[in-house]
Amino acid sequence: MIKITLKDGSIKEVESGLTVLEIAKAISEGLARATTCAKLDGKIVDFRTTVYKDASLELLTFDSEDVEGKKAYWHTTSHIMAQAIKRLYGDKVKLSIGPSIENGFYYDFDSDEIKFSSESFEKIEAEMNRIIKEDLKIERFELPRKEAIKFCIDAKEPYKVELIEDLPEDETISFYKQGEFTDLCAGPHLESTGKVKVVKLLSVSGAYWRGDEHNKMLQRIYAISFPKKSMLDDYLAMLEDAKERDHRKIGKDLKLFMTDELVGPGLPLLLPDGATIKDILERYIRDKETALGYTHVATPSLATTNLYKTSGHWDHYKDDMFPIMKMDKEEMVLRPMNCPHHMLVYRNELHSYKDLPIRIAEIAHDFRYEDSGAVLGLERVRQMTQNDSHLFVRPDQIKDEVGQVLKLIHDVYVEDFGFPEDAFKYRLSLRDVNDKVKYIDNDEMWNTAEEQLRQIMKELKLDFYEAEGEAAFYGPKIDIQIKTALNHDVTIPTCQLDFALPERFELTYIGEDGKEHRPVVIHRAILGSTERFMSFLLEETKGNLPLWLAPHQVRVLPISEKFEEYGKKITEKIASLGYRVQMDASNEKIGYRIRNAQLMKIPYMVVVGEKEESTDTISVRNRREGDLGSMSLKEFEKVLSKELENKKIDRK
RNA sequence: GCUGGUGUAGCGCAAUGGCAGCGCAACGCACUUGUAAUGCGUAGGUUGUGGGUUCAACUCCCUCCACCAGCUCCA
Repeated sequence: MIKITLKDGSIKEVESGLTVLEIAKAISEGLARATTCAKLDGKIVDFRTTVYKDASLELLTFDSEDVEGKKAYWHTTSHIMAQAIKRLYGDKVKLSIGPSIENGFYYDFDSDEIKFSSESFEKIEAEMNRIIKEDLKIERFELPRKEAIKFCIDAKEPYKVELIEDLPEDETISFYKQGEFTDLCAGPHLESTGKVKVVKLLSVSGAYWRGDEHNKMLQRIYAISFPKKSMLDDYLAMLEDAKERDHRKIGKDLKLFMTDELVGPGLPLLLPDGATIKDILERYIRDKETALGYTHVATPSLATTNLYKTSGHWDHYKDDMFPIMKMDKEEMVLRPMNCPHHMLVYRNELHSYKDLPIRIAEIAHDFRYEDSGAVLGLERVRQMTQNDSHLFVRPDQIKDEVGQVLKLIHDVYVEDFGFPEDAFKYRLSLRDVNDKVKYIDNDEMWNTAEEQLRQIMKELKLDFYEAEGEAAFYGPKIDIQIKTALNHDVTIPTCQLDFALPERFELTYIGEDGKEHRPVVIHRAILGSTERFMSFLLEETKGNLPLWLAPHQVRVLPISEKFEEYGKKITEKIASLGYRVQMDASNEKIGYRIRNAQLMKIPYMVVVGEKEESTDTISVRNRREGDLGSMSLKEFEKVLSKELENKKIDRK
């Protein structure tokens, strides 16, 4: 007999030599039925693992908390999908990989003959449901390397052969078999196909084999499954909500921005209301920076190619830049970033160690020739506005300055805007040690810089993860990653350490010893690009911008023509207080005009009619709370000014 | 850039080879309105672009463009 410690701390005695599944059944038949996979001594294992000695056991279920449990569930469903496709199309379709992802799973198929589309979904789903109904037992077996390769060759699955060949020599090679279908797989998997209840294929798209654009493009089918129909309905409702949050839809509905073929892709035109928001945001961050000792410069959006040859950007970046404008003697380019310009501003005069840190900032326009398939609304554009800054610091100031940048990011995002802290992830973006082409070849510099950033994050007790191959070519970064409504991971704020550009521009300061020293540069952006920040803001708020940012803050609605004069008087008074206010005296019923104001997400509506005019009051309606009743203009002013102070967003 | 899909009035959509339509918005008229849609009427189109097939093309084929999903990239 051996002792099994369960999650709740209780200990069960079971026979030695039972599988995890048998132990689960011995503990509770009901729990065993709900279980999707298990953690044995903290390690995810397959059900079929035999236990010979005392161990801790955690049975995972399909539950929002149990990520691993979901993974096993979805991974099994991906095998069911592959099996269904094999049944329907046989050897015409080759299998590659089919992992679980954050929401559901995908499977990549290769076929020159069969082209999947949403029209094939019904047929595939029907076959999957048949497999589920058959409740095929899922069995695991292992093969030595050579036999495993032979097995896949016999099965006419070339991608599987390649996968095995790339596995480390000592890796256990396991297969999972359900009915006539067998797939190379590390597991874990459910007990049988019948454990899966509801499946839904979501979309089909292309994906390069092994994520490499030089490889063949395979067909990827995304799908999801659940133990209950209602859970699928909830998930689909969530997808609908995400569509409602899409900043492109909000931007169109609220008339914030437009695009036109004649201007070009990735070049949105901000309409008056969108421009108002952008303007307020930029003023906000600029004032914040000024208060922290930043000085703002205004530098050109153009430069000669020599500037980028000097900075080193040319070799690393020229493919992402708009092509050269060639004149008689000059070669000009639109700038993709502001660093080189700011280096020159620093170099313009001699600096003492006492002057540092020097913080040069700019709300600058940058131009990047993004791939046509990558541009997206305001999220990925070809001309962007960066709230950029370069801090020129002494080596002994790095820690303090990076710390201050991180604090500023926290102040802006959490304290001011009130984004939930879990909306971001801190990413320490490191170089790819083996890639000496993309990253400046100077291991000592990299190791120092990377370690410094790592230490700062640890000291500030920030929860962060490290990502290799995400650094800038000149140095490591701390990126703040956010997930958009459409589930994209994007960087907004960033803080980068750079020992390379000061070298290339031969920047110096005079130290205490009277000699020349090399400053270090910290690149940082807080709102990132204003455009991307706006897209994030719109998706987080569903367009219900807080009062300070709302392009229209108040709309005055006279009940009828008779009260237009009074409405005009009220509008003028509110405008004189500095609020963005308009009157809608159009020839429509009050309900209709309120509806319009609601749809435009205007924070406050002021309704005036006979009652208000005779008592010199106004009737106030809030877009969230509805009718607030009547009050004097003075009282309304208090309501507005109080709300104006609060910059926090409302995510509902 | 790659794979697949989509493109019809300002917006959202219908019409699968045979007269290009609906709702909202716009405009006009009437109503003069009390907290999310008043009624009636009018106008609006080279069906993304260029070509082809056909007696006939929104519809079928090809080119290019844009957009959408994903991949690759990326602030």
